[in-house]
Amino acid sequence: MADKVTITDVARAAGVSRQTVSNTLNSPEVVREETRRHVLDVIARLGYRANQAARQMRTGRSRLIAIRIDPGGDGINGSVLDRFLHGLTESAARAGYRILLYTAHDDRSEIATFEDLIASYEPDAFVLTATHHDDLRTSWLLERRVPFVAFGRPWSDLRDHVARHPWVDVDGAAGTEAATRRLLAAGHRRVGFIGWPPGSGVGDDRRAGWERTLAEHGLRPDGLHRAGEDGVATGESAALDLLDAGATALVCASDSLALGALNVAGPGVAVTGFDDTPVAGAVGLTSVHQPLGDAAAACVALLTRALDSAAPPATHVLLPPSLTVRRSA
Amino acid sequence: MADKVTITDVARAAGVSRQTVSNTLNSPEVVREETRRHVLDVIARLGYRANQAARQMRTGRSRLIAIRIDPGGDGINGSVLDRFLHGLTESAARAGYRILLYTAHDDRSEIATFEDLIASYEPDAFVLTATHHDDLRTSWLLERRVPFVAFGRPWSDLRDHVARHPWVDVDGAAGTEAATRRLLAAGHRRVGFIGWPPGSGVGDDRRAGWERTLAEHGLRPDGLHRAGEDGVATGESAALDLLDAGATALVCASDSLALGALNVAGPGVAVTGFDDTPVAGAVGLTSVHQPLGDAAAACVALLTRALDSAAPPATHVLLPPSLTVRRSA
DNA sequence: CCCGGCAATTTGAACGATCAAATCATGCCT
DNA sequence: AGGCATGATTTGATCGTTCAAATTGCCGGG
Repeated sequence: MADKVTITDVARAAGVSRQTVSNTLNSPEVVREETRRHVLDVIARLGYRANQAARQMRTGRSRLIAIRIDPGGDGINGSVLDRFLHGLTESAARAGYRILLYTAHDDRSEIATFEDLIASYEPDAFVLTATHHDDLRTSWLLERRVPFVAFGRPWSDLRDHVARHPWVDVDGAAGTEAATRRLLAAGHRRVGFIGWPPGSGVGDDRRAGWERTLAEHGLRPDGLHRAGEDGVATGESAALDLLDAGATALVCASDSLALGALNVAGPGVAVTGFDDTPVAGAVGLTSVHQPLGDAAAACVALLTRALDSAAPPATHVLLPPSLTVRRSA
Repeated sequence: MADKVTITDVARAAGVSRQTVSNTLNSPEVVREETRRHVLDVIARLGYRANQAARQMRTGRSRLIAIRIDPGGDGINGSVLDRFLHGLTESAARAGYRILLYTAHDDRSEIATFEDLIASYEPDAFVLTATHHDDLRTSWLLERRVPFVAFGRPWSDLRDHVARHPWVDVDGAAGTEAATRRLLAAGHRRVGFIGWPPGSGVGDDRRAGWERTLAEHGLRPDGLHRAGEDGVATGESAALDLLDAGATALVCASDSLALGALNVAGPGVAVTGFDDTPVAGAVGLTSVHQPLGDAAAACVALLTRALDSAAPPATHVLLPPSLTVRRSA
């Protein structure tokens, strides 16, 4: 490792004081134009970079954003977080932040990790994923005034929380609406929906998009809806069931379910999935695509805004998904 | 955020000096048993945790391990890195380290990121993924004596590099060997292989396992091998080709290829994939499973050993994969 | 000619931890 | 009883940066 270049080295080489070098970088407006240029020259020549630990000690800012990484996931949907994480790392880097990972099994252990991280690494903010009903994490963070943004709407206490903390989400209902609309436009009249048991915010939202679109077209959803645990098996059985009930097209809450449906559906049956995972591309499944890169960028934007201004206005961003059309529908 | 507890707070509360508190944590053997217990008590009571930035300034150790995160990936295999990353985060945490992410487009920009990170965050080590022929990164890191471990063997200059830096890898040849063996045991005699164009270390390795297993059984590989870019399309065309050539079973270098093969193969044809991605589980594809959690743990083990001892002995770990058997073979 | 005011720059202190060296306490040996 | 090794604890210095206050240089006005 090359010897590190400190701010004192730069100061000496440029014939100015430490503070002037610091000012050139952090408050350029107070430094005389000529000096500023000279110092920047020397900085470039020596390849100086401010040491983060030292800066952090003085300013209290680590320029670190922490996020939990989940195990590969139940399956097909695993890669969603992966893509989000990549986008987050890129957007954060552009804003001068780095991403720190941690794991946790449940809310409780995640909160323990919060305490640990905050005391030792002092991340400037957290990004929460997989928010759910009665999320202990959000209230814990809010109480302690730790900056954070949730990727996923707060599903409980909507009235209270909607304005309490920043969040970014993809409009699932709009996604299933687009899918349903497309099927109706293709002439289908009995469009079924395969989802998850009621109670999960995300699942209910996706179902709502399908249901309201049917309603808009004067169609009734009765008997065209099945639910079960996420997975190919559920998709298969639910699809068989719905086809029996006369469905000619199926909107699914996930690619896993859609893949199952695809397995048992004849060639005439249209199937759409959700998440546009790699599998969808592989098997030619039309699927709702989430703009994960944009979502990540929005998260970083909200965080930097909150970190820069003293009074962080809780804001939210709801992004529209798009429909990636393939052979299946 | 609760007021932070510093080592001085603990010292005051315990009626000892800063250094004694520091010693209780870092060199317990020099502290009298009674004092040690008392101090630990106070530490627990106040919830003290050493501030990482301050420690880093003095010791030069950040307890950070940096790794690149790739974009979701070309497709189905994307989740491999995801699972590895999760394992890495867990193993690292157990060893007292955290994972820092970064992105890069190519070797050159990754090296630029090395410089940036080393100067600012000072990660203690790097984990390299997707090592390839003539990898610029390894030589750069070796020259500067930056500790790192590669997940993936160094494919170029094997003689030189094999002992030059630590690496962890999964024995791809052993994986295809197991798959091939199983097919032969089931009575197949014409077992084909679908892989990638020669030149990629990983691909050549996987093919070698298939080829040597045929040889062991006195069978010739001639005409039973096809190659192309990774993807479902390649899998389909190559499979059609090989079935024409009389193959009754197919070993594939990836799940993407295998999925393609599965699309065109009749029910009697056995197909095996590689990586055991979620898709494999979803479509019932027998696939070679990489022990990614173990690989991650091995990486952390090698790194901590290198970081703890002054003379880092370059070591390597080659892990055996397992075969996850499903309907397809 | 001196002084106030302002812009530009420098100096000293501090963040919280650990290292290295100094101090204090204790018991043992001669 | 005094010296000395050994163990336990404390003190001072330091890592690299930024904040806050002090200093310097310069100009114009009274």
